[in-house]
Amino acid sequence: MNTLTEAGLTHDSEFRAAEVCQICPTREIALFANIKTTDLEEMHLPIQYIVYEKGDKLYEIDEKAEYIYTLHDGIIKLEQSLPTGERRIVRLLRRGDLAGVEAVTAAGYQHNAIAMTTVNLCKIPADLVLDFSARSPELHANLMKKWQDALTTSDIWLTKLSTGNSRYRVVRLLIWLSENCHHEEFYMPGREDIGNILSLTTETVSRTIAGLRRDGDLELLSADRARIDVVALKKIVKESV
Amino acid sequence: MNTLTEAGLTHDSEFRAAEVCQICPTREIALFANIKTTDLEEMHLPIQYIVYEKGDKLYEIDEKAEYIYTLHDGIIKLEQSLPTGERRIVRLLRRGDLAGVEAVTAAGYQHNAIAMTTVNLCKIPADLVLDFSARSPELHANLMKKWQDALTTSDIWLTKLSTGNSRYRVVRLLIWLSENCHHEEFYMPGREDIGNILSLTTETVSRTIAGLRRDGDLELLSADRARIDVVALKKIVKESV
DNA sequence: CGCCAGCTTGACTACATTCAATTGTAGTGG
DNA sequence: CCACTACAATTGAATGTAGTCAAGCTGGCG
Repeated sequence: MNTLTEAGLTHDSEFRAAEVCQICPTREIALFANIKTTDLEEMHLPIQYIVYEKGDKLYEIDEKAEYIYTLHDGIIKLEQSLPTGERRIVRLLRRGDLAGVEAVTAAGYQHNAIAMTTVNLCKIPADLVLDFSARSPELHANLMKKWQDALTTSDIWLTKLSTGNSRYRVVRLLIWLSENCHHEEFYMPGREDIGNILSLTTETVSRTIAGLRRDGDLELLSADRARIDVVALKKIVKESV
Repeated sequence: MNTLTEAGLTHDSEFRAAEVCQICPTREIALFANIKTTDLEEMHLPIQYIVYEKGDKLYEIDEKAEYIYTLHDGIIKLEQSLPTGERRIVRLLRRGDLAGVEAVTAAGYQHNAIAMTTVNLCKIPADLVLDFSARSPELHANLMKKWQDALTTSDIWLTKLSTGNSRYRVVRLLIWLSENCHHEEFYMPGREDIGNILSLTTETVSRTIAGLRRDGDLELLSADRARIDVVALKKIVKESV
C-alpha cells in the first residue's frame, strides 16, 4: 500500500501541493518528483486526494478535460470504443502513471478511465500544471518524461500484447500484472477485460488460463487474485530469466 | 511535393532556423509552427535539411539520441524487434510528424527509423530544442502537442489496426495511407511491411489485397502505388461515409 | 437457499498460418 | 534487346488456432 492515508491524511480532501507533496509516498516517481518545495509553494496548486472504488469512472471520453490524475495505488484502465461497438482497453495505469495527461493539450479526454481496483490518486488542475511547467524546467522535464513513458508503454502493447498466439499474450500480461506487486500475489482482471486488452474473446482467455493452471504455472487464489511461476512463464515468452 | 527544394534550397545543407523556417512549406504544422521569428533568431538553431532515399535508415534502436527529425514529405516507419526475432512496425510517420522525439528525454532512440519512400526532413539538435522549449511557452506547447499526437496515433493503431479480421485491418490501413495524398493515387508498402504493421503474414495480406482487387475496390498502379474506392472501403469498416 | 453474473467447457466453424510451388517484376550484364 | 538472376507477390492445399454458439458450472450476495 502506498497511500497518503497512511501518511496521516483523510480521504477526498483538498490540500495545497506545498503541504502535501513533501510527505507523498509516490513523490519520487510522480509528476512533482524533483520540484523544489519553494516552487510548489509559489504555485498554490490545489490538490484533491481521492479514493475510487473498483468500477468507478474517473472521466469519460470527450468530457471536458480539466484535471490530471497521479496514481498512487491500484490499477486504472483506459478504454476506447471501436466503430463496431466493442471496447478496447488501450492502456493500464499503475503507481506513478498519469491519467488524463491530454488535459494539458487537448480540450477533451480521449478515453474512458475506469478504476479496476480500489485506487488512490491525486487530482490536479491541468491549466495550473501547464502554466507552471512553462516556468519550471524541472516540471517541464517531468511532464515530457511522462509523455515518453506513456508512448513507450503503447509501443510495448503493440509489440508484446498484440502479437503472437493467445498463450503468449496472456502470459505477457500476467507477467506485467505481477510486476506491480512485490508480493507473489497479484490482481487479475476479469476474463472479459483481459480479452479487451489482448484482442481475444473471453472464452479463449478462459481456456488459455485453464491451460496455464493445468501446467502448474498459474494458481488462482480468489476471483481476482492469482499467483504465477514467473520463471516458467518468462521461459514461454522467451525472455531472459 | 512539399519540399524546401522547391522553395529554392539545395539538399543536405545546414542552415540557421531563423533563415529557413520562414519559408518552410511544412511550417504551419511543424514543431516551430507559431514561434516568433525573433525567437528563432535568438536560438541559433542549426538545422540540416536532408533527403533520404527509400530504405535509408535515419537512426537505430539504442543509438545515442541527439537529433529530432521533422518530416516534410514521404513516409517513415518506426520498428521494434520482438524477443522471438520478428519485427513489428509500431508507427508510420507522415508530413508534420516528428521522428526521434525521445531524444529530448531519453539517452537512446527507441526504434529503428527507416524511410519507406523518398523522404524530405529537417534534422534538429535535440538538446537545443529542450533548452529552448523551457524558455518558449509556444515551443513547449507545440512539443507536448506532438507527444499527444503520437500517443493518439498509437491508440488508433491498437484499436483500429490490431483488431478485427484481416480484411478489416488492411482496409483501415489503406484508408490511412490514402489520406496522405490529395491525389487519388497513393504509396502502398510491400506486403511484408503491411504484415508487420497489422500482425499478419505476407500471404494473408496478399490474399486480402487480391480479394479487394476482385471486388473492384482497389486498383494496383505499379509495384508500390495504388488507388482505392474510399467510399466502398469505408463502408466495409463501418465508418461514416 | 436460490439467483445471477462471470467463468468454464464442448463441439463446430471460420479464419489465418504454414509450407511449397509458381508467377511476376525489376535490375544486371552480355 | 533479350536472357538471366534475385526478389517480391501470388496461389494452392493442408494444418492449426481462435471464434462462435450453446450448455453447464461456481461463487458471492441478497
